[in-house]
Amino acid sequence: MATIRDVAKKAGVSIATVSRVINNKGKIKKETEELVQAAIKELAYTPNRVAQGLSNRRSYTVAFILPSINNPFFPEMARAVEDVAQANGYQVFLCNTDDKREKLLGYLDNLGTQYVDGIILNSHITKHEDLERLQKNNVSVVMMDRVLENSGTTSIMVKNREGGRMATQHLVDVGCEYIAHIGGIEDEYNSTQRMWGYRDVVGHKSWFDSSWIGRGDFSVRSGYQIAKELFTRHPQMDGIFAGNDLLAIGALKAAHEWGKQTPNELAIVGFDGIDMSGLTVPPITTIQQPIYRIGELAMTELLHRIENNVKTTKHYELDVELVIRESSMKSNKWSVNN
Amino acid sequence: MATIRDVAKKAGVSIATVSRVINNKGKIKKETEELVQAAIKELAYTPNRVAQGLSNRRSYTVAFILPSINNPFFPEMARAVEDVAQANGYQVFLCNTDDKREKLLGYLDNLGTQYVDGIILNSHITKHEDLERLQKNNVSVVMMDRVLENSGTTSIMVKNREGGRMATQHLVDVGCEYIAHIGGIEDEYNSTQRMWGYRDVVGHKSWFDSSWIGRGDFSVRSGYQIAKELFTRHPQMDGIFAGNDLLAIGALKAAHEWGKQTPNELAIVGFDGIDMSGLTVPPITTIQQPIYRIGELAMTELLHRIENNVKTTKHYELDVELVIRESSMKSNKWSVNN
DNA sequence: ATGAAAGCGCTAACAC
DNA sequence: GTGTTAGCGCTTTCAT
Repeated sequence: MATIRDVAKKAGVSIATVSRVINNKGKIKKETEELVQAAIKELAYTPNRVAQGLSNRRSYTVAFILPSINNPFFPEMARAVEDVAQANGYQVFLCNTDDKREKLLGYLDNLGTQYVDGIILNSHITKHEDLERLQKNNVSVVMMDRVLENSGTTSIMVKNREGGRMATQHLVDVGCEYIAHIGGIEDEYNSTQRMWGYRDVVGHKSWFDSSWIGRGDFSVRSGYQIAKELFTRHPQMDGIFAGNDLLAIGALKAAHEWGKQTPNELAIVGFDGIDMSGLTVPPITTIQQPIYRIGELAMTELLHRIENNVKTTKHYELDVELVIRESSMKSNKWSVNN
Repeated sequence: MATIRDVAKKAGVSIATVSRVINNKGKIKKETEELVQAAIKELAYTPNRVAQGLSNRRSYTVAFILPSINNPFFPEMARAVEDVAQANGYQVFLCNTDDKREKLLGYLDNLGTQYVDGIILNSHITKHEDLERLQKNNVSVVMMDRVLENSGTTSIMVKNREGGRMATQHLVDVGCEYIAHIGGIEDEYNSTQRMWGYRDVVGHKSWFDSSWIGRGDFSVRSGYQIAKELFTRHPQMDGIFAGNDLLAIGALKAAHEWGKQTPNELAIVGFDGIDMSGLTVPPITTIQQPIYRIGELAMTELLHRIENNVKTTKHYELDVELVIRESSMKSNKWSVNN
């Protein structure tokens, strides 16, 4: 591999000059520039990123830390993050934590000493101390799972509670009487907010008590299992608001096996709006998050923070939207088009 | 951030000594070692990866290049790759190419100058010249999409053609007469092999001609669309072998809309065995690839090549397995257990 | 406008 | 056993 020295020698200039033309810095005579460019081309020279990193203390690399790679929601978002990153000359490390603190710390440790320029953090197990550590290492952070005050980070969220309300209200509107909720992990903010949205709508009903709420781990399997438990516990149940689409898909499957017809006997609404939600049989009504937009915004904000050394924090709360599909179209025949 | 110099000063030793204890190299007196360890702990010192990389010409980082992050098949495999990597102190760059050569080249360029130690390459658009370039940069490669002779790389594949045969034969066995095929991208090896497996079984039938074969891009949407075309073209069709599970899911949806009952009027078989294949309504019969095993093997092989500087090449061809589910259980009532 | 040289944080001879 | 020192490939003062 050619080095900057080889280029300098071939062009008959100093390495400083080569560095200047590479980085477009300082003034250089047009002729020398051409000389250098020719040498670069001839040697197929590419600057060594590692050496640049060591010198610059930055790497043009950011990390996207996500809790699960098996929920399509994150890959869909990652695509947006990557698009923006790539358009700006950055690379993205995808780091999957599986919601395990040890994995998270492993990444954070490495990232900190790798001159990663920034991190998009989607991990509810992050602690204040972790953020402080990152700050010391001068890595910018954008959070996606919640707002951490005084963390010096920007955050991007959606209106989870409102979404939960919309979903549940929709079930009421289509005629459901007994509506259960399948939620995500206990101590996770988004998940909890969605549950509160649900409670906002049905919490005061006479039939309601906490046994109408099940909690899983945002997976299809989990949705399937909890739905089955709910069937047993509440045979009169005729609607389910699931905390995400995977849970909803699981519930759909459980209903099918249980012999409950969706939507007429059991209407189902999910949350997220992953591609798959519109592709199941029947397609699932869901609260659509602006998935691409979130990723795009996060990366844009991160770049902004990195390149302008911004320290002030912003907190976005994006809108969600009810997308009505077959899984909640009770006693009607609709044509599906999706 | 503390550097090796700070540690040396605090411990009252030279930086060489510190380096030795960090890397467990050479002999050191027990007491000095303890001194150094204490200093390290006190300063919360972590070696700077970039500097190590520059010095060692390696980074303990590997890249997993994949053609699509939206097909769960790859995330499922990535999980295995990560597991093995992490267990061995390596990090994994996930690089999504979307099957676009420009993206691939972008990654390859950077990776080459970043002292990435190895690459797991799943990208049928790779050319010989790309591999040669990597070899020059001394990065080990394991390929997953095909065998490239004289590339100096190891490859891991599954028995695609046999799988295609198994799937199609199964459809014949359950009583299908007119079986169509929805394949993946035209010039992709795996995809083409699966198609040949299909042709091995039905190619000689009197009704068969190439109009029974549709080709898409391995997505649900594509499966949906092609299935619809096939319905129009061949109303008598009673079985579909889809080149992957996403295509099968799309076909399932199309069948539902078209009013064809699965499996009795139209049996469907997929390929891959992603989680989702068992979670649809009805669950989909598929040719199960050893997904985790593939990722695990690829990473293990890669590490082997990296750490022992192996140049010899191996070519694995792993077995696949027919997993029978509801989507092909014609005129029977089965209990579903997934 | 260009070059010499120091330094980024670490490893690995080579000396003692 | 431990320290000194020369790189790894680049950027960036500071001279000229």
